[in-house]
Formats: sequence, structure tokens, C-alpha cells
Amino acid sequence: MSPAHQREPHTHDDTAAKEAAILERLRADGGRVTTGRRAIVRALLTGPDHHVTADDVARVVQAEHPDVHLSTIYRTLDALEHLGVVDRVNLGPGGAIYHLTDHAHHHLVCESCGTVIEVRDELFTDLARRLDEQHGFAMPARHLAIVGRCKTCRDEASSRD
Amino acid sequence: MSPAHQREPHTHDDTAAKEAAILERLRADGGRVTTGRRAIVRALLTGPDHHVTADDVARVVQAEHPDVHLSTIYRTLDALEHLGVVDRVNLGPGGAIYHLTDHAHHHLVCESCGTVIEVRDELFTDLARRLDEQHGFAMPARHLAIVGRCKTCRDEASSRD
DNA sequence: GTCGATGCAAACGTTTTGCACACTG
DNA sequence: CAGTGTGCAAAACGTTTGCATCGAC
Repeated sequence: MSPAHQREPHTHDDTAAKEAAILERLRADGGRVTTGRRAIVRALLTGPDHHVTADDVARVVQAEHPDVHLSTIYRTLDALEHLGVVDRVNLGPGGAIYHLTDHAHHHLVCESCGTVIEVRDELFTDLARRLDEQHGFAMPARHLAIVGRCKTCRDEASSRD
Repeated sequence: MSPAHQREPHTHDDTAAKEAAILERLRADGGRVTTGRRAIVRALLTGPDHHVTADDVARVVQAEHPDVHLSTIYRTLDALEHLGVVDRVNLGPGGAIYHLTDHAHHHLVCESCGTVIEVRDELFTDLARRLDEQHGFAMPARHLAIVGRCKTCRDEASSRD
């Protein structure tokens, strides 16, 4: 899981390669590559958090390209979602989060502090099988979000709840 | 699962008793019982579907009491939620659904047709235990919604997907 | 009469859309 | 140059809130 290397998890070359690959997919789909789209893709790849809202992306992008409009962010994220490059996870009121699909997992969202915990999807395979068997229901393989309460907020709550 | 009785699942007396009990809880909490609230509670008890949106409730209530405002529906549902009488389940865009808490279960929501399937929460106990053990995360005991694809829509999709 | 509930309208935050223009390929 | 992406503004969406008034207890 964690090699002995003391280097950053991703080198710049790594990020640049992924960026190029994604832009290539946009082109392959008949789309165009613009300054705005390049910045949005870069924001998705280099952001500190792997789970970002449209607004998060906008802030990062607009820091360098103030003229990239929020609607462009939404349209581009939508295009990337259709290409299968990003997943959109709806979190009810308060907005959705986006993340790259190369990062397959489910999400535990704390209703109290908003923290997103990633969970390996193997934890859900039993459940998925049973939902299929008993209800014929196909659980999404990715981008499932369960809203509950994280450890920290539970501990805080137990002192006063 | 299905007894031989050919009667309705709930008699009128049954519904009336539940209605009275809920209104009593409102009063016990220092709240008032108004025409609007009575109608809202009745709508929750007698609706054909156990999963209703605020708008669904509004339509039923306003059929008989056109002057009951949507904001009143929201405020009353909110009050009932705080009393623990109803659960609110956020379904991302498209709004939330409400249902009585005496009806403990989780939800499978079809992303394609919107159908809500109820699932016994026992199916989730294994998962809940593991999320607790491995992540310290508390899964909600009720009103969890998993968005996926129901049997019908899967079958339709398989012909063309 | 006190305090809570209501109607109304307006604001909210996120997301979508119609349009004319700008740019990519 | 064809066709796609963009900024902008406005609307859509479900939901919340401030306020004056009404009504329950």
C-alpha cells in the first residue's frame, strides 16, 4: 500500500500525463480543449482534497482565470461525468461533490462536520449481492454516499446528547 | 408476511388513533394543534404512498384546505421530524421524502424511474458493524437511501445499453 | 393574554438554461 | 468555416426565513 519512497504521491509528470489523457478523451469525444477546461481538469488533479464541490473547483480555477464562469464549471464537470472521468455524488441539500473515477470507493459523509471518509467498495459487496438477490436492485459500484456521524462528532455528541 | 385477512391494512379507527397520538405529542411538546397540522398529519397517515415529498403533502392537504401554505407544510414536517414522528430522507436533486418513523427501514431509490423500494434494516447490520469497527462511523439506523437501478429499469436498459 | 403557528413574499444556495459571441480544430 | 464552448443574466428548483397577523390554549 505505501512504498518506502519518500517522494510525493504524485509527481508533476504524473499529473501532467493524467491531465493530457483526460483532455485527449474530451477531444476524442468531439469536444474542444479550452483554457477553462484545462484549468478545471488541473484543479481536479491537483486539489488537496479528492472530493470537491463545483464551488471548490471554481475558487481554484478562478484564482488564475477569474473569467471562467461557474456555469462553465458545471458544464465541464457534466461533460467529464458523461465521459466517465469524474463521478458526481449527490449529498442532498448543500450540493454535490465530484471526484475522479480512477479513485473507486464509496463515501461516508458526516452529517455534522461534513467530512468525507472513503471506504473500499469490498465492504459493500455482500450488501450489493443481497440487494440484487432479494430486490433485483443494482447498487452503484461507485459514488455511493452514506450520511451518518463520524467518530469525532460521535465523541463530542456523547458528552452532551 | 401477508396474513389471510382480506381487510384493509389499516382501519379508520386505527388511523384516527394514530392521528390523535401524534397530535398529542405535538401538544405535549408545547405546540398547538391547528386545522393545517391536523390535515398534514392525516395526509401522512392516509396517503397511498408511505414516501411523500413536501409537495405531495401539499397537494393532498390543499385539496381540502387550499389556504394551507407550502411553508406551513415544511414547518410542520420539520416539527414532526424533531418530535421523531417522521423521517426525512434527502434524495439529492428533486427533493426529499418524508415518512412515518413507525415504519423502520432503508430505501432503495431507482435513479431512472424514481421508485422507492423498502428494505428491512437487518440487511444492513453487517455493513453498519463493519463501518463502525473500521472507520468509527455511525450509519443511521433508519432513513438511509441508496440510489441505484431497480429491476424493471435494469431489464429495459439491458436491451439497449 | 401569551406564545406559538400561519400566510405571504422574498431570499436562499445550488444548478440549469437561452442567448449571442468567441474560439477550437 | 463549422460547430462547440463561453460569459452573462436569468430562471429553475426545493427549501427557508422575516414579519405582521391570527389563533390555540
